[in-house]
Amino acid sequence: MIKIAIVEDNKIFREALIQLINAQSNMHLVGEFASAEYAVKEIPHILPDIVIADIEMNGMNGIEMITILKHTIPAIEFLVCTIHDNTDMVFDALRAGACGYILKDSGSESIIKSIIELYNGGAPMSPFIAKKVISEFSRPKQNNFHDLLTEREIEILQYTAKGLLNKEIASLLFLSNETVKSHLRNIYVKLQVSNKIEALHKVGLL
Amino acid sequence: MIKIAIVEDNKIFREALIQLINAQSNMHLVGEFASAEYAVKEIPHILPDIVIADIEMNGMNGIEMITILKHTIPAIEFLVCTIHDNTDMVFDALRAGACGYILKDSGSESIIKSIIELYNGGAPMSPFIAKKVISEFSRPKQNNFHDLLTEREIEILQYTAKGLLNKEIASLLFLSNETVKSHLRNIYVKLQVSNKIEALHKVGLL
DNA sequence: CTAAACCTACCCCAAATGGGGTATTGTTTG
DNA sequence: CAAACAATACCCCATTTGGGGTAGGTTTAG
Repeated sequence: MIKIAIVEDNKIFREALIQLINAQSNMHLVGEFASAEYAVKEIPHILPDIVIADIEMNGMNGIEMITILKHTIPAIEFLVCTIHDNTDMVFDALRAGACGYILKDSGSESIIKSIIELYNGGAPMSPFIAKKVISEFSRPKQNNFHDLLTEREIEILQYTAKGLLNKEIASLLFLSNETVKSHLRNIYVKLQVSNKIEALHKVGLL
Repeated sequence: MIKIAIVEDNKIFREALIQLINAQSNMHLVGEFASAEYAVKEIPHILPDIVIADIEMNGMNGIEMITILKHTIPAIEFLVCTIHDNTDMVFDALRAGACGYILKDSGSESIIKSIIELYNGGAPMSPFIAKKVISEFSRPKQNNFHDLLTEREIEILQYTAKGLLNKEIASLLFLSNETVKSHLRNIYVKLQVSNKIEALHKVGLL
């Protein structure tokens, strides 16, 4: 039995969600709130497994609410359900601690599936949202430093980024630490910097 | 009609995938490769819509292959299909340009669904992978270091993260560079590290 | 009021890093 | 083939950093 709470200021959508949840044999609605303020006060007492949350609400918005509640009771999982697919909003919600993010135009079936996936430790997202999230990883890829630095130099920079000392890198790669130093000096010249941290900045490893 | 290529060195799994694809009325298998090297050579000529790729292969691995092919033909979408759920591997694949990442223990139905989702601009992921990806966003927020480090220490770490030398930080903050050093030493003790880069790692500034 | 924490700043010394060379060995390429 | 580049490795020396102490002044909490 999955204990669910709903925070949604739009009455029509809230009622629809309530009906949907009540129709499920393996779910139990333990709370429904029309404002984030009210939810923040009450949810710590009713301890739902999952909170379905809108973001755009009068007064406190859903992001702030999730931030507060996630901090108070980390075990609660949040499924954001909103009409907004704005990039900033998506990432703000995820940073706040939401693990699922679906759009309101998803069908009932898809909402139920998302709840179950979230309950089972997954991270349900509408395809469009998922794509946004994934793209965030490949985005800062187009660093041109692959043309500028040699393979070996990149390799050494990567170990440097992990916090290894020159001599540690040297023994990892079976080199003299003087060699590692030489590579680093060449890197500095190419990137026009003068220490490790600056170099890591330039290549986006920092 | 979705044009699909398969890169998979395990013969049994490759054959199974081929059968699965061939059974779909809306998909067309345009290539199957047992090594990444071969795939890198041929795929630019056959131009599939989607490449289903293994990662762990003899010789060139899937990450390198995706990096090369994505660079050559950005329009091709990659669906990584592997037994590995290792965190580094997941993020390496996403950075390389993969948009889907599913585990081999997903059912046939789920693989077909993933292909279609990918073709429609989504980013299909196994629930466990999706959770990893999402967690990456909420991770580097309020770590505990605000409780551990003082305001001044955080301030100095932030300047350190920008690549400034101790003495540069010192003159910025109108301090002796010995004072900056003292703060850094205290930081190192608290974070249990022994140099700047490691410290930046611990607090998520790297 | 006292203790604790924080910020400041100095001492000494060792280790690590940065900056300047040079040199040998391959490999690639015009 | 010669030139250019890459990777390796050594030299010297200055600067920076890390690790150990100590210590005075201020603010905060018990």
